[in-house]
Amino acid sequence: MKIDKYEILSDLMRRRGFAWGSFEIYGGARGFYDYGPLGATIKRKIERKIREAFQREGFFELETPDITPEEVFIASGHVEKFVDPLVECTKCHARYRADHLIEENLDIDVEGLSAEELTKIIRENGIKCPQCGGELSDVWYFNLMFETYIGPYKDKKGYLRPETAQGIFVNFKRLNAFARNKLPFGVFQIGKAYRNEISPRQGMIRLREFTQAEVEIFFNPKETEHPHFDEVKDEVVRLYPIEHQLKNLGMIEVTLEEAVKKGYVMNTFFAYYMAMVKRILLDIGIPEKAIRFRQQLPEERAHYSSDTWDVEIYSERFGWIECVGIAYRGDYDLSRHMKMSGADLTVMIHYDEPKIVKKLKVSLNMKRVGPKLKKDAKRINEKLKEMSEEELKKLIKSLEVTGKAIIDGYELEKEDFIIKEVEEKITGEKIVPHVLEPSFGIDRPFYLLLENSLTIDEDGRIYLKIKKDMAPIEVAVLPLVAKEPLTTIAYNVFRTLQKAGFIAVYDEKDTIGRRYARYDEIGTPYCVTIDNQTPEDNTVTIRDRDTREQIRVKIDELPEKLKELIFGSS
RNA sequence: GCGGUGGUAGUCUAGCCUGGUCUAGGACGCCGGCCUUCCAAGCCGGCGACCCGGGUUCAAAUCCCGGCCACCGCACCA
Repeated sequence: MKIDKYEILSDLMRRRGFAWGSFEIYGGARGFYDYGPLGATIKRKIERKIREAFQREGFFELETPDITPEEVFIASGHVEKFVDPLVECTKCHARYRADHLIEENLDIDVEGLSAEELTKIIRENGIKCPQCGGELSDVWYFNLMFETYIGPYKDKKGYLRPETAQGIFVNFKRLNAFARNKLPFGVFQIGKAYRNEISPRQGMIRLREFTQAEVEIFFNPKETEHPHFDEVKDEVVRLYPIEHQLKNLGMIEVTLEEAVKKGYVMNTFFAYYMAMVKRILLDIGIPEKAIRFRQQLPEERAHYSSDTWDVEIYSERFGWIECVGIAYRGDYDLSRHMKMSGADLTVMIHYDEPKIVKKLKVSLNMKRVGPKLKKDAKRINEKLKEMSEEELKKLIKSLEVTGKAIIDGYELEKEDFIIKEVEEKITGEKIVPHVLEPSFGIDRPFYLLLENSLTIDEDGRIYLKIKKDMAPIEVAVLPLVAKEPLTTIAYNVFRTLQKAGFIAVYDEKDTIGRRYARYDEIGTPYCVTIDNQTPEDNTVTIRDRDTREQIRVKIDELPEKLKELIFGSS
């Protein structure tokens, strides 16, 4: 019989203080999870690894509110697109996605249609409930965002953010100034996001409130070679491209260099961050064999993305689970916010050498036309300024041929204009940066780290073989028996380790074997045991969680030795 | 959301069908003590539960209804 790891793990998580369903004493609430003392520690360690990795890339951290005024999500497209059109059978009350139902029945694409239009199509084509043949209700849109109101008068609508990303986009102007107008630069935010999932399931895999670490990398779309790609080009990754999914060709293993050359991945800029994400997951302690990159099919991509690779982690229980999405968002978000807010979210790109271009400059000879046009003169002059090269040429031609031109109802003569050809020095252009977004879920990797770490020996020992530096208790200090002088010495050793920065515990209760088991179960990598020899020569033993082997070291050298064992490069 | 199954201390569970000696039993755990010199030993004492609400009944952990939560299947998963 196969042991159900999920059962053992969720029991362990509850019992030993890792994580459990929220609001237990009131019956619970679906889609919400609490992190206990050990779980919260691990979660913070995961966040820390991600934070430090991006800080090492020179990226900036940002923190913005969870509650967001609705304009932001109108601009981002979430109000319109982050929705599912639903219908309900009036007879058996089964619910369906209206768009899917229509697509199945009529084989037409109804993407982007309004609820009224979808309802009309259902009525006109007599689509009925596929279960019982009953009449269907009108279509309504269900938005997955939690709504709220800002202030006391319910006049200002807001939403709990469904992604942390928008907090970064709306701050682009300041961030760009902080980056001193130099692309590329990256900004990340670690925080909560909220989605009112229709049906959360599978433990912590689909939550209504969850933690994300989202990174927005702003770059010039003309510069898609990553300067440090060489550092990662030989990294082998497991890819599952769109074509391989459609034709059932299975996964491939290639170096990132090949992946770009063969066109699986769009460019080295994208590939570089794939490598980075993979390294972070490895650093967290996800086994390499449990990591793959799957390219999202066009129909599963979010509204803002034109290409997305999911980084999936394997779960014995749930199969491959999306844990990180690396999305190419193009200039979608910045352009939308520019339009909606009127802010200038462009970046000046300086050319290597200024370009000299000849340009026609046409303006009114104010001395002549001023008295004639009076206050309209200024307006017409502005109009000339906005004319394109082509329109100006047309105007000049008209003046040369007929001697006159009509602008805004005024007939003007050649002498009314000053026509000059000037040389203009153009030092650069304004562009809307493109965005590459690695977006980490934190809760899913947390669960998958535990699941992948849970180990059951042949002799039935159940322990958490979590990567040593990720353990929530890093070292347990144990007197072999609860007797003096061992207890006092042990307590002092424990206190020393705490002061040296370790997450340590002191424990004298129960037999030594039992205590070892207790700390193995929660993944404590080392137990330091104070035994009879300790009072004689000031040495203690360090027991390894995985091998159960012990080494003996001097107390003075203990902190250094443990640091090396737990955090040392291995 | 729909359908199925279930919900008893921190955990696993007995009891439920056939309502009443259930003051709800056990094991593990946890706390205190004794003992114990290296991998879940032993002894003594203690802690701790019928998911929530309503109904039926003289009497409900037990029967009925509703809710909540969990698991499975369907649907859903920007």
